[in-house]
Amino acid sequence: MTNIHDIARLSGYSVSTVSRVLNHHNYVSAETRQAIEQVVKKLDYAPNAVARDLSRGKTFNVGVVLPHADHPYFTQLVQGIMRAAFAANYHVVLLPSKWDAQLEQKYLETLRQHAYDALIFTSHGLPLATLAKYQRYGRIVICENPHDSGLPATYAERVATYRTAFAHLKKLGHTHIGVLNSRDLAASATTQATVAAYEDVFQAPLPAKYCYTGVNTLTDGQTAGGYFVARFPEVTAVMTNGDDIALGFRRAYLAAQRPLPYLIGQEHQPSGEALKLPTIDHHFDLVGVRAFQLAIGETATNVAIPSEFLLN
Amino acid sequence: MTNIHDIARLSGYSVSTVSRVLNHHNYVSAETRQAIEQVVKKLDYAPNAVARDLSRGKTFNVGVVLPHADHPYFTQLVQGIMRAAFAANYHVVLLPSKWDAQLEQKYLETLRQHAYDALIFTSHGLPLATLAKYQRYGRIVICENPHDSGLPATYAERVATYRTAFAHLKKLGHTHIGVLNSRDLAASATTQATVAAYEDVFQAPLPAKYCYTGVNTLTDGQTAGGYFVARFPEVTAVMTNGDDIALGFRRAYLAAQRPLPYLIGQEHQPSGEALKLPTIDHHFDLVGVRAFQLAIGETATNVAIPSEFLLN
DNA sequence: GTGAAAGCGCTAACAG
DNA sequence: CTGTTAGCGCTTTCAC
Repeated sequence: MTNIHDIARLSGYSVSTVSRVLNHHNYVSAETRQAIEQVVKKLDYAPNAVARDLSRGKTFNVGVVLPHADHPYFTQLVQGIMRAAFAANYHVVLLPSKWDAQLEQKYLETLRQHAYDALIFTSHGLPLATLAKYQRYGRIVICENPHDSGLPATYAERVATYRTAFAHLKKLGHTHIGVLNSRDLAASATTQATVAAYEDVFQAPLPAKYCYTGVNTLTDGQTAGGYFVARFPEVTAVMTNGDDIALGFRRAYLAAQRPLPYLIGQEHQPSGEALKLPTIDHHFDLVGVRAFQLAIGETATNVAIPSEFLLN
Repeated sequence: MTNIHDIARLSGYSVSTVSRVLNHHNYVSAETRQAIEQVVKKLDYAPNAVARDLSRGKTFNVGVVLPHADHPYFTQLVQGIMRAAFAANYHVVLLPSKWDAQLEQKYLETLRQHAYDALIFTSHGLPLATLAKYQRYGRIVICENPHDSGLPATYAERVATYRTAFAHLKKLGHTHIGVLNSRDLAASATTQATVAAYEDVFQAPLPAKYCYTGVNTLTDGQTAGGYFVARFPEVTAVMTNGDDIALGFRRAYLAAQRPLPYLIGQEHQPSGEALKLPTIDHHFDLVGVRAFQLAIGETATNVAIPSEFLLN
């Protein structure tokens, strides 16, 4: 492995001068530069990125913690993060978590070890308070309402849009409504937002049995559909947590040859359009862009991105 | 910033002993270990990951070059890569390229600078010969047939399945068939595979006007649909390069109130199921897994993953 | 303009 | 079982 000292020795100049021409720093005489560049080329030399990072005390890496990569929430978010990171010459490292607290803790530790300049949690299993503690080791951004955690955050402004959606259902005369979510009420801010919006609109608690969680994929949606079709014929509308998921949900009703409930999707996916489902577009790519900006920026301002309810 | 020397000094032991404790290496007496761990805890010390990488001459990072993140080919591939990388304790760094040769060159240079242990090209703008040259700086894996480039590769075995699909169209009596692809015939191995399969089955060249390229998104599909609906009423079937894209294509015909051609999708997406479209599942996640294994493995064996034609 | 030297923080061969 | 020491390869301050 050839290094900067070799270049220095062979060119007859010092390492610092070599470093300067490598980094286009300060003034270096034209001939010195040429001589050095010649040796660089001859030895096929390339500076070592890790050594550089070490010396500079900065990696230009941001870690993105994500539960799984196959949900549109995450792909859209990652997309936005990548776009912004690219523009700022940062690199994006994907950190799969499955909401596993131990894993998340491990990622926090790697931040502490300066493997990344910042960490973005697209979602999290660990309590916010725990994340907050690690802020002293590097910037940590979350993608949900930070409440009083003090963490920098961007997130889709969900409640208002959920209200619009539920109001739509109410206007259509639906009174028994199912709700599908990814995680338990206790664990998930999104689930909480959905339920809160429901209760705002209907001025009544959402029956627990209508609040079905653990749904992440199309297949999960189908399972959920099986649950509802077998148990709750009175449910005439369902707020699903994804167009693809709504598609799965629908499958179960088709299989059972029962009339379809009125379905609302989310994420504005092609499958939703195909079925002409009303949906919610949360503009997660934008959330991603802002999340990244918070990750490297100085400002700690929180940003809520408005989402929209769409009748396909 | 507290470092390993501080720990050594304060604990009264040497850096190497501290290092051993930190890495659970060799034998260290229980009391020594305890004493050191105490100091570590007291100073809230964490070893620096970059320094460690430098010292070890290895980063455990693999870079994944991808044209864009919003196509199922790439999301599925990345998914597989992540799964395998996670299992092997590697990190995945996403490198957006848009098939830009200069950018790709830059990524090759970063490999040369030892920023990554390996690079996976999910697709590429640069000629394979150029990629091949950089192999001396680290492992480079491609996700298409390597032909005589000598590059390690995994890829979906497309031609056979495309043949099956075209044979299906032939059996249905279609004679004028459109084909949608992402990139030019000259640039893309996938496009070449599609055309080759067509010609195998129909024993005739695919008319150039029926070979439409530049299609990556649903919206592109719609544009393509507009092109075909306005120009080629004789086309009764179209081989699209994605279920979502087929959906976009379909839009144009619906808007024009013209009878829909028979559409074949790809990637086995929910939208395809919603429309009951025949589709091709290339099992890209598996391709991703194997690509990663090639990236860190010793074997240079190429692996073709069979794909399947599905009648939804 | 250029160079010497002190870091950056850790690992591992070697010696005891 | 523990310590010494020589790297890993680059950046940057401070002199001249």
